[in-house]
Amino acid sequence: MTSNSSHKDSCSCNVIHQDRVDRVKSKMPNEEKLYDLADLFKVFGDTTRIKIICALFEAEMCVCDIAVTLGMSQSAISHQLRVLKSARLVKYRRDGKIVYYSLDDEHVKNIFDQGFSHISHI
Amino acid sequence: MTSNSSHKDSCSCNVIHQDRVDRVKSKMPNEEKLYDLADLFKVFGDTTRIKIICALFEAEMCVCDIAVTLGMSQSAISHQLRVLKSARLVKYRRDGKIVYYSLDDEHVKNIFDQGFSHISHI
DNA sequence: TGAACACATGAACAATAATTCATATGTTCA
DNA sequence: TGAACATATGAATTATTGTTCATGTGTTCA
Repeated sequence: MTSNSSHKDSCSCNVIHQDRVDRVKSKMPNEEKLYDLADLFKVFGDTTRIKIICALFEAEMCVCDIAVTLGMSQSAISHQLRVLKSARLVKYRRDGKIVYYSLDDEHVKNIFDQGFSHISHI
Repeated sequence: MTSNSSHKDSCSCNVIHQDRVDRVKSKMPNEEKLYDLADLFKVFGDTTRIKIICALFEAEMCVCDIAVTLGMSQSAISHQLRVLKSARLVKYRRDGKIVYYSLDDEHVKNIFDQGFSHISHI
C-alpha cells in the first residue's frame, strides 16, 4: 500500500527505476509553482503577444500604435494586453483618453534572449 | 498611398505616433523568428511538459519512469516527449527496449530560472 | 520463433484560447 | 452637455491542443 508498485492504473509498465523515481519526485518543485510557470510561458506562446512585447522593448506605446504596428484590430490588441497585464508583464499609464503601455518586468528580456539563442542554434 | 494613414482597415483609430510606429516597425525581428519564438514558448506552456523538463533536470529517465513520477499514462507522456523532441529540447538513447530521455539544451535551465523569478516576484 | 514488454502513434473527443463583432466606458473639447 | 475618440469587454465563432483509446513497431529472451 506504499507508493511502491501501485501505479498500474496510470502506467501499464512496471517501475523500472524506483530509486530514481523517488529521488526525482522529492526534488520536483511543488505542483502550484509548476502550474504558474506553465501559465507564464503560455502567455509567451502566442505570436501576437510576442510581437507586442518585442514592440514594447523599443518604446512605450499606446494601444492604437501597437495595433497599427502589428496590422491588427484594436480589439484584438486590447484583449491580448489584458492577458499581458494580468501576467504582470506590462504596465500602463493613462494620459487623457490615451493609454500607454510599457514593459513591467526585468526577466522577459533575458527569457527572450535565451529563447532566441535556442531557436537560432542549429 | 504611402503607409501614412491607410490603416483604417485594421485599426479604427488614427495613427497617433507615426514616428514611433515606424521606428519600432523597423526594429522588430522578422516575422518568422517571432513565430518560432512563440512556438518554443508554446512548448513550455503546458504543465505536463514543464513537469517532464523539471524531472529531466534531475536525472535521465525512461518513459515509464516519467509516467510513474507524474502519475500519468505512458501514452500521454510519449506524446509530449515527441513535442519536446521536435523542439530539440530533449534527446534520447535506446538501451534494449528501454528509451532514456534527457535534456538537450543549455538555455532551458536559464529560461526556467528567469520564469521562476518572475512568478515568485510579488 | 513467438510471447512479453517498452514505447510510438493515429484518430477521436474534450477543453482551451484567439479573433471578430457589437457595444460599453471614460476622456476631451467645442 | 453632447459629439468624437481611445480603449475595454462580453459573447460567439473558429482554431488549436492535450488526453485517451486502440493498435502498431521494435527489442528481448525463453
